[in-house]
Amino acid sequence: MDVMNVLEIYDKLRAHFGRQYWWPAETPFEVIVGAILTQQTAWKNVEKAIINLKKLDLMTPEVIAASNLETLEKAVYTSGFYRQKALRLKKISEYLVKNYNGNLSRFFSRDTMEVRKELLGLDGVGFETADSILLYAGCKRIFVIDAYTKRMCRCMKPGGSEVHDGYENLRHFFENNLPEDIELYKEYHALIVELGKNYCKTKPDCEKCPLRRIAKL
DNA sequence: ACCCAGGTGGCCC
DNA sequence: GGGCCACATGGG
Repeated sequence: MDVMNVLEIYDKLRAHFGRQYWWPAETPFEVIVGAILTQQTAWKNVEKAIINLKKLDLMTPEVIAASNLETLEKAVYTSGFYRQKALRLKKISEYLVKNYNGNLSRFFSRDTMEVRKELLGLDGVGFETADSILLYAGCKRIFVIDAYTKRMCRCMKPGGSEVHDGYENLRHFFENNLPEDIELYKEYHALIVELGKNYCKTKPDCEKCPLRRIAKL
């Protein structure tokens, strides 16, 4: 099989799955909330939690920072890990209020890597969550790597067989081999997740991985 | 009765 | 730097 590059894989996925319209959120802060809640959790369960939060008017840093922890826990209950997640949302909200007056535009309007470092310092924010927030809430040109992306790369070996491992290596690989197009970054990550949801329940055995079939369409 | 889901942090070596 | 484990609900 010919070596496929990352852009070719994108085109195949885009043609197969169509447009994904990520991230479904009304505000940048809602992206942050969703990014925490969706960790190791199906989005369907997160949606319920987000509806609860909105019903309680708990969708700004100010109100979450000032809210009662038990109320928050009940609201996000369906998203799993609800105690951790409630606490983390509260701590992140307090941080944003304290340092940026709850103003997300102010938070994002600095050097991207500076913002990234700051995000990574927050409890409950690792690489993937930080980068999702940068891309989808801050509109920064950062490629998000998740478990599906790693699996896809093991399978398809984009760019040849120099296998890419480790989060930062993989991120740089994608960023160095794609057009500098933020909308494409958003769509690509969404498509990879869609691919994983629909076709990659199997173990990552490369030879018979369904990913290959999609890619050849 | 399992397995997985749009991960992270703490601990161990 | 990698390999485990807890965190927890909901759907297949």
